[in-house]
Amino acid sequence: MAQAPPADKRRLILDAAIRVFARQGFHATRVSDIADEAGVAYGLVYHYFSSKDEVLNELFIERWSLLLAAIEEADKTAVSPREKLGAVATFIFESYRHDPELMKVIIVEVTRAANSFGRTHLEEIRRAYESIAKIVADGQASGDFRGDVAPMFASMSFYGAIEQLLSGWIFGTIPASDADFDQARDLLVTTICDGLEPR
Amino acid sequence: MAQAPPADKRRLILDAAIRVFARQGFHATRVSDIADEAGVAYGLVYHYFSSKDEVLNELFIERWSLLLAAIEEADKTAVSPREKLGAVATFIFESYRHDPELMKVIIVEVTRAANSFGRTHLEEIRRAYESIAKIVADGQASGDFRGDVAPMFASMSFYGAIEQLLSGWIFGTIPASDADFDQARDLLVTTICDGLEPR
DNA sequence: CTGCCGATTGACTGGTCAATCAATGGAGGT
DNA sequence: ACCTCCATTGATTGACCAGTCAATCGGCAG
Repeated sequence: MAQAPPADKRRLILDAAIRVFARQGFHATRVSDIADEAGVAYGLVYHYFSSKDEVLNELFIERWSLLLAAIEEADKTAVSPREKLGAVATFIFESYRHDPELMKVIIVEVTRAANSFGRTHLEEIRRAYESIAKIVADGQASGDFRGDVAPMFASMSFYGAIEQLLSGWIFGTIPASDADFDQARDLLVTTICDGLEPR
Repeated sequence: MAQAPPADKRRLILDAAIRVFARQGFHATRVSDIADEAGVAYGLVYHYFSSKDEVLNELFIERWSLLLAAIEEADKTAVSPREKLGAVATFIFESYRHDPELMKVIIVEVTRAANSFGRTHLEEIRRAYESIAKIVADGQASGDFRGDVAPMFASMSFYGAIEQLLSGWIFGTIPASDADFDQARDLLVTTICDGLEPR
């Protein structure tokens, strides 16, 4: 018997968790909140996940691996370093535009929660910085970028700037219209790349 | 009887809290940890502060007002926008060099925990962004900076880049020697300002 | 029809802490 | 000596919640 819609409860729980985590924050949500939001019994969460932490874990890994892949892809596909960084920035901004709640959870609860939760994922997070640093280093080797900037510094500044802008949208510090997204991405890439060019 | 050292217990508790928060993170520290670290009875913490939150609150406000003052000062004192931004970056980096534990707490537990806790302080945090944005806007008016970058975007990128570098040091993602601090500050300011200049 | 097994349920337990509060101490004033 | 005031103490309480588990459900194979 093909259960047409197996009503994938696991997925249901993950999606509910995104909403609840985004709304209340990880610490403030009880496992029962997730279960309620998913319309599922309390215990079922523990059937699919070993702990509340693992739910967040899963969400992070799922998403972060996409980012890592996107950076690799940008590095392989695009030609100039400027285009590569542009592609990376675009991917991140688009991720936010496409699913703001998930991105909010990733950023607020993991990336920036380097104490509590992100501790566990420092390694994966660092891998992203390093991939971006590689793009910068290649740009320096080809003469597109000046050589006196440590690639890792440039990478972290670049990523930090992006994350700060996303945070601004997440918390309503700065307005978030479609035009703003595009403008922000263009300006960010232009400014940083211009700053990285040889004088 | 002049109690030569009034052994300001309130201060003692605050300083102890910095150490414990930095070591374990806000959520993981129990009020008794703070009391133990300060060598003081549990209840005394509640004599001076109405809650565990208020301890963190106090630390943040104390420090953030210094940052706001430093930005104002930089805006008044320095001449070129580049020097102004340089002074701001210097102040933040020096704050970290001078008291890494406090800065770790401020950044990790408040600025970046904009959900749970920082919510309360969004307004103060925003004020810092706006002051920096003003520096950028003035730089545009004087023709030092290009006019097509929204000052608030530039400000948040600038601050985000700084914060990310600090986080790198805090979590050991990037090495932290005195030379690194100075190099990072110079490169950051140079890169960002070059990127903000008219082409 | 029957038995098996994984999915699903939700009441319950155990442990953790934030916050309270009644008691104690000791400095200064009268 | 005595009193008042406030700092200080730390045991206790009350709430909260993650994680457990025994019971039930329901599809399917034999």
